[in-house]
Parts: sequence; structure tokens; C-alpha cells
Amino acid sequence: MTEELRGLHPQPSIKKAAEFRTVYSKGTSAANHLFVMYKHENGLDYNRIGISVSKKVGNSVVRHRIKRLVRECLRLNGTMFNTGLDIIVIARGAAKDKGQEDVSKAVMHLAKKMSLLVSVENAPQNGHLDEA
RNA sequence: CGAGUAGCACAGAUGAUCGCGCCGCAAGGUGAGGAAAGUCCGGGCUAUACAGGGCAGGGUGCCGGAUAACGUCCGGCGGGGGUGACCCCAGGGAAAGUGCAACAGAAAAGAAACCGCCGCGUAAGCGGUAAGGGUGGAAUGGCAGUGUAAGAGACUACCGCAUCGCCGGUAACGGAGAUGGCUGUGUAAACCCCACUCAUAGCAAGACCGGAUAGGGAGCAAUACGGCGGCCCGUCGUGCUUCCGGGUUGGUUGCGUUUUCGAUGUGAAAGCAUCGAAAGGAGCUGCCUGGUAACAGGUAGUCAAGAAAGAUGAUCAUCAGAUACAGAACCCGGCUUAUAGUGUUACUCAUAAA
Repeated sequence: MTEELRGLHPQPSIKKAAEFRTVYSKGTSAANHLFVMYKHENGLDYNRIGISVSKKVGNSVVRHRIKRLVRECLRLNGTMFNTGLDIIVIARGAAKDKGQEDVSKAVMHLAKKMSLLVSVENAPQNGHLDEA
């Protein structure tokens, strides 16, 4: 598998436990009431995403749902992010009952806070892209 | 119509836009559950070299049947509960032995007199007595009568119990009878006994490919060390154990109806896709036959989730409204537990009517 092929993958993810540890120890972080976000430069020309939801948050269905909502948000807004970053999003207990809109707001809030976005003015208020 | 009992089915749908896994060059196809859960049983599959014998250990426990198998299912029997439909039961053995039975109670298993009752005695007390009271989960058959100083299976009828044969039933068991006399409480989800039964580990099993690599010291060695399910016998094999240091932990497969054959398409080929046929299957659905049933046989149709930081989602609209419990991880058969709401079948009770 070449670098180029990996780059074509829609949403490259952080896979190894060692890579997670690197981001936790060497990266910077920010938090709000729903999520904690870590970032660390990976030296690549694309971003990699990791989503972590602990068992404290809920059962398998709840955890899986939160992962999907976060991934959906990052997919729709992916073009607005700077490249070359490893980003980890950790869900907190309060994220359990939230819908797509709340999740998107919270994630983009953190992204803005950590200045991950290309241009702050272009950041949308809600999560999904309209026919713009 | 009301209250209830037992069972079955469904588990939002449709459309639009964006997006993900797998198969495919592409077009396109396909993509979570009734419990996917708990991991409590059973089986397949894989590895351990399935030689053998003994011991230890686990599981099951009324009877008959079903099944690949089960602790599951079906049908009976016995006991208990409910007016009833129906529900519940770890339901073998307590006369093989051992243990335990707290507190209360006089006494808890070869015995016992606390109150009471009766007799004797002036009285203290002595003797008789298990009918009554009280304690307890449980007190040495129940109840009525005879009897007696008062009492007692001491005696009698009925019930219960034990033994014997008879009748019905494959059997558990049921029925009627005779005899015995009232003799030995409970607990085996205590040890135990009896009968039947069980090898262990699990897909991170296992198989293949590739990469990396570095050894050194000490000890014991056929009376040794290791394998053969926990131990012993026995048997098989030949170096083994320990300390210090170093390195690796990637991919493919297992994996989803399987195998074979033929045709067509594509391709250099391997292959892949589509269609058809045959065989195999402990998958699913319908029908037929047998069976009370579980189920069996036959027949037709159908059988496309296979991820690996781990795919099924998001938004909007419509339907009168609402969405519970919850996410495949090798695969099947069960059990148990969680569960909003809807539909449906059969039956019971009560009321009314006839």
C-alpha cells in the first residue's frame, strides 16, 4: 500500500495504540462539556482521525452512535481543516444523548478553539454542509 | 363489554440528498438482532501423538419419548397453588455410615414429666400418665369411640403407614384386597451412597507467507529431563533447566452455503461475474404423509453481512402519533435476562340475554 493510495482513503484513521499514545503525550488539547480534542502534527499531507469513547459513556450502541456522529461531522467539514494533523476526539459522558446538531457544534467549537481551521470566518454554525 | 390465562407475529415504512464496508474492470449488487446480550449448557471445527489401566474430580437425577447433542423440547405421573383457563416443583436414596438441628422448650432421637390430670400422703413429696396447655420449622400417626383412678393402638371402625400378592399401565404410578401393628423426626441446593455420563483448550484455535535476529554465563545429566488432560502405574522421546542481554509481534487464510460440471461475458493468463445442472448441509419457508406432540420422511422454493480503531449512518419530507431493549466478530441448537408499542389466535371467570 503506497502513500498515495492511503491518501485516497476517504477518512484515514489513527490505528495503532502507540500512535494514540504519541498524540496524547506530545500533542496539545482542548475541551468543552461534550468532548476532549487532541492534535499533533503528523508530518503527512493529510489528516488522520481517531475517535475514542470509553465504556463509561454507555453501552455498545451508544458508543457506536457517538463515533458515527463525530465522523459525520468531520467528513462534512473536512475541507475546512488544516492538513498534516493527527486529531483525536474523546467523548465525555454528557455526549450520550446528543444529536448530530449538538455534536457538530461542539466539535467545530473545539476545532475553532484550537485554530485547526483554514479560515475562521468560513466555519459553519451547524454541522452539515448545505447546498452552498 | 369487563377481568384474566396461554401462545404466535411484528420490532416503523416510503421518498430525496450526502456518506461507509464487502463483491465487481465497470454498470451494479448487497449490508445487524429477537434477543446480535449474559457466556449458563450442548454440538460442529481446530490443536494437543486421542495406546492402555487405576485413582481423584466435574455434571445429571420421577417415567417414557424426541434430537447430532443437551442441564433443551414433547407427552405423562406425583406433590403444591388457583373458582377456573392454567401455573409452580434440584421430584433418586434418610433402615450403609457420619455430621448438623441455633434460639425457644422439660425434652431435638432409643429419649423426656415444665404446667396439667389421676392415685397415695396432714404436708414436703413419691408414683402413674404423652388426652390437654405451652415452645418450636419439626414433639414419636390423625379422628371418633371403648376402656381407665387418670391415661395410653391397650382395644375397635375409618383415614394414613408398612408388607404381601392381584388387576390396569411400556413405565413413573394408580385401583381394590388381605395381613401387620403403630415400629425408626427433619436435613442429601451437608458429607455421602446408587445409577448414568464427561479429555482439555479455544478462531488471539489453527494453517501458510514474509521480515528481523546474537548470543553469553552457570547448573544437572540416563537413578536425568520432557510429552501422553489433574495424580500414579505404564509408555514414548532425547539433552534439559535457570540467569543476564537482544529482537519480533506484519500480511494472507481460517471467514460464510460447500464442491463439481457446462455455457456466456471479460481477460494474455490465473481468475472473476452471470446463468444453468448435479451432489452435499444439523440453514429458512410452504405443502403432503406418519405421530397426541416434540419430531421424522418426502417434495418444492429459497440460502448475498463477513469488519479488524472494527462498515449499516446523517439531514429533510410524508404517514394520526410514538420508537423500547439494544450492534454480527468462527458457525449452529437451546436456556436465561432486557424490552416502548401494535396486531392476532385459543380458552377461563363474571355480568347480561336466550
